Amino acid sequence: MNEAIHENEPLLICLIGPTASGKSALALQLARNLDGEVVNCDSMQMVRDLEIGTAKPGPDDRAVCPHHLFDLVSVADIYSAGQYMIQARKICSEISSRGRVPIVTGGTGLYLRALLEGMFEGPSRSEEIRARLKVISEKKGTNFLHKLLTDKDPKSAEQIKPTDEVRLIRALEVSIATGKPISSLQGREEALSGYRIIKIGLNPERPLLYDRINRRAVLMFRSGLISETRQLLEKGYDASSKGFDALGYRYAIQVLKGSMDESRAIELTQRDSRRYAKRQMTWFRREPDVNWIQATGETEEAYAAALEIIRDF
RNA sequence: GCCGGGGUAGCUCAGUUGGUAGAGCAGUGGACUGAAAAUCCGCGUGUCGGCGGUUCAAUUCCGUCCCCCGGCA
Repeated sequence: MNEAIHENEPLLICLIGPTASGKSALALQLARNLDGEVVNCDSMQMVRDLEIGTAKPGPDDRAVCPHHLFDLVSVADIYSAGQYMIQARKICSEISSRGRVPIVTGGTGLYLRALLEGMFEGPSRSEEIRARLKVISEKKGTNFLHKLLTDKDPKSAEQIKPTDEVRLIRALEVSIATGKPISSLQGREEALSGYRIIKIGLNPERPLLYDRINRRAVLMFRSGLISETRQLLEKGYDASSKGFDALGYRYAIQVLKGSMDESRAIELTQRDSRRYAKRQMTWFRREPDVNWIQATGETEEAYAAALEIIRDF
């Protein structure tokens, strides 16, 4: 690769880390200092009307610099990594062409991969096919789906556990829609190019992170998560809507129905968030070329470390 | 003080008619290609409250002491 050309490429910063590690705070600091604009990479902060439970940046934060890819879909919508790839690439390119720096911030590892590494050429989800597969799964079990897949695509059947319904359905869906095994389509993804990509990861000590998660959950309930949820239900959103998968909302719904008390809801939200943070780290540990900072994002220490990483790049 | 119930994994508890023990939860490691805050898979040695006794063998039986929870005084 030619060094001179490389130097001319625009900067793209990715800020990753588990939930409650302080990504948004650090993103703002960097945006201020670098003429940056925040690009959301969090599947749940893309959902409109989900504010408290998703720890979404508020009006004050958004006044600091432009924020993109927030509030794109409704609670009832189903979004996808493929759509994210297209929208995020477009936004990043627009930001760069304005001479500013995209700061991709968020905890959804799959979306980041979609943006950076691309997706395979394949069909997007088909509700009809999936409905059919769902019926089969309910009638005959996921083991049967796995048998079907072994037939059509032995290679991916080997990689997908017979209990993993989500992935079995996707693989079968692709094979039904295209007549080709999903494994034959994968491996030719088009990675994002034309940027100098800097990945910065926040990884505070686990006990500290868990403490922050626990406190934040209490705060979310105190500051109105339940009434936010009630308003959404009153607007007519079904309790089974996809958006309510955001941590905390399912328990808030139970509190509203009277089938759970608030302290239990807080406890379970804390637990789920801790487990989520752990899963996020499992994913991000495999992410190549991440510059890790062992601190939370709003600290002076993290900010200084991030600036140094960017300067030394 | 007396009468019950109990002390076993970080927590809640099961169990061994005597052969040194296992569930759930918590925790932890991992997988992940258009639902991803989703979905899925691994991982269980701990003076079985202390000390004595009986026994080839005690967490289990006996004695004693300590602690917790009820009830009665």
